[in-house]
Amino acid sequence: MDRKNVADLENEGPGTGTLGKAMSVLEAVATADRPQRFTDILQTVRQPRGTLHRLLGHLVDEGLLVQRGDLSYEPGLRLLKLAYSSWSGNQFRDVAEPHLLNLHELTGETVHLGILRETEIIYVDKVESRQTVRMSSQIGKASPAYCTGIGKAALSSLAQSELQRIAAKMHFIPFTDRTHRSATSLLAEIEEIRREGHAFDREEHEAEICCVAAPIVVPEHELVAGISVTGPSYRVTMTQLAIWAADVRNSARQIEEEVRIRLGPGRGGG
Amino acid sequence: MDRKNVADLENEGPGTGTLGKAMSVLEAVATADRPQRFTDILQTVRQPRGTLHRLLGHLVDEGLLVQRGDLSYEPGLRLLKLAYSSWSGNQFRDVAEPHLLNLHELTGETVHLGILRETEIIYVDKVESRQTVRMSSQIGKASPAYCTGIGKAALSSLAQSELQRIAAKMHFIPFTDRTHRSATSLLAEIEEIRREGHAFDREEHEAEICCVAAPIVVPEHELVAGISVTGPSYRVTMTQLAIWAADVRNSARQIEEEVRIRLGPGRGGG
DNA sequence: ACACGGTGTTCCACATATTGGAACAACTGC
DNA sequence: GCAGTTGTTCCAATATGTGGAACACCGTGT
Repeated sequence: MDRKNVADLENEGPGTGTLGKAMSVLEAVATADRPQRFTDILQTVRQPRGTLHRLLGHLVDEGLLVQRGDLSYEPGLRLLKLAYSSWSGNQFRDVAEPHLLNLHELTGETVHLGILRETEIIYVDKVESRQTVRMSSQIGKASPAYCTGIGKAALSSLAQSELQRIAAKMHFIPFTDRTHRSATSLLAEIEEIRREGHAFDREEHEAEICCVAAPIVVPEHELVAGISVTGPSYRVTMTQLAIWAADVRNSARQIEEEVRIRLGPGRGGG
Repeated sequence: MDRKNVADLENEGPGTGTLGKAMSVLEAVATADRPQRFTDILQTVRQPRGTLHRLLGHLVDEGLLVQRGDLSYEPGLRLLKLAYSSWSGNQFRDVAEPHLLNLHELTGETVHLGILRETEIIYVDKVESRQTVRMSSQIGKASPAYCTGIGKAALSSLAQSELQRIAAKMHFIPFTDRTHRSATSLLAEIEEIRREGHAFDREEHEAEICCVAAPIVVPEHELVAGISVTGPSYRVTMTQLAIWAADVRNSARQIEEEVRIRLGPGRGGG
């Protein structure tokens, strides 16, 4: 068990030998919102010039980066293709999907599926509200756990020690005036969420947006996730959310069960 | 110019030193439709046991793979997160987006944006048909160029020599009875597409599904892409598609122009 | 109990890919 | 032309990865 804990180095770690350096370069380019030139990357990733240069060459060879005419680097398409493969082959997502659709049919609002990864929630699937314009596949998007319904729901299902370890690592950013500002207030709400079995997001991450979420736990897969119904507060009242809460919990429980059956304890098969 | 051509090794190449091996392992796991055990991977990727074992360790350390309780490996969430970063920061997609929405408003059908990468089209954005049920973000999905509207449109904008080079690499799989079965028949149609300025998919990739597409070319970025309007043939007739063709060409031209303006020849900025 | 075929894991002498400082080139503005 | 960028190349030192072989483990069948 000398495997480094990924999340410990989450934000720019030295990395695992050659591969680690390559990944941190890749991340630097992918995270940037504009094509990066050699010098830009040099400043982000602290590596000797020669080293970085060769590394970039390799990344281009692999199709992970593309070098444009003006010598700047952009993420290549291989990354997208690779992510699609892993996404579409994800069994958990596959099992959960019909339940998301169900919930969407029932509520008419947007339904999210997200997985907890240390302090953040990563969205892995989404069914849009009927009224939505933008397709905005925010699949792969990461949001803080402390201010999202799925995040808080997922956190509530952790053992207290684990919860505290993770809470200690959070940086509380006040997105709105209802966002939790400290671990103390978050932990207090978690207590309540544990009793109720579901969590609300009362415009804590984004103004005018609220949701109700329930945790999904599959110990056999060390998986802590959540499912939620989200809507604009002018249309979706807290009363309405409270009514939907039971349905959300229900879907979550069904997903848990089906995951256990289909990816059962024995062989993992689909 | 001793940079290897990515596509030449597209299907399982030895790869660029260490990084190449790591990527081929990652791809093996991501492509598989079920969790892969050590031995499974060993057979896919031809590497010595010791080497592979260490490599898997590194990939897990980096969060690119996750090892489950039964020792099998799955793609990790970092890949998805990374892909989202690169996708949402993609300037070409960003510029094209409103035009996709326009086209969707106009037609009511599904609109796709795809980029040509050697013999295949990789979808980078999508606006769904109003009637669609499934969210199915097929972003990142790769389809053969020879049997898709976007693919053929994109191919038609290549120089003849380049077109022939790529056509020679294709493997013609007869998805339906209307699918091109040889480079000869494909190239013949390409001639026609060049004259018209748009391409049709007449149920060539999937039965009951057809589309009309136009090429998008941005030489400054070495980018060959396409945009399309797709629908089920019972609802979207060829006559209808022919009418929409002008709109699709129009959108394509607007995107080309806007890309040139916004990502202009000088500095690449957003 | 024992041998067996199959897993995944560890070890270590060897080879090589990576390292990173420094020199080089190309372009830019003064 | 000179100073200040930028990106690129070179190469001896060495850290890193290599891969064959031995190891430990776990069920199975005899």
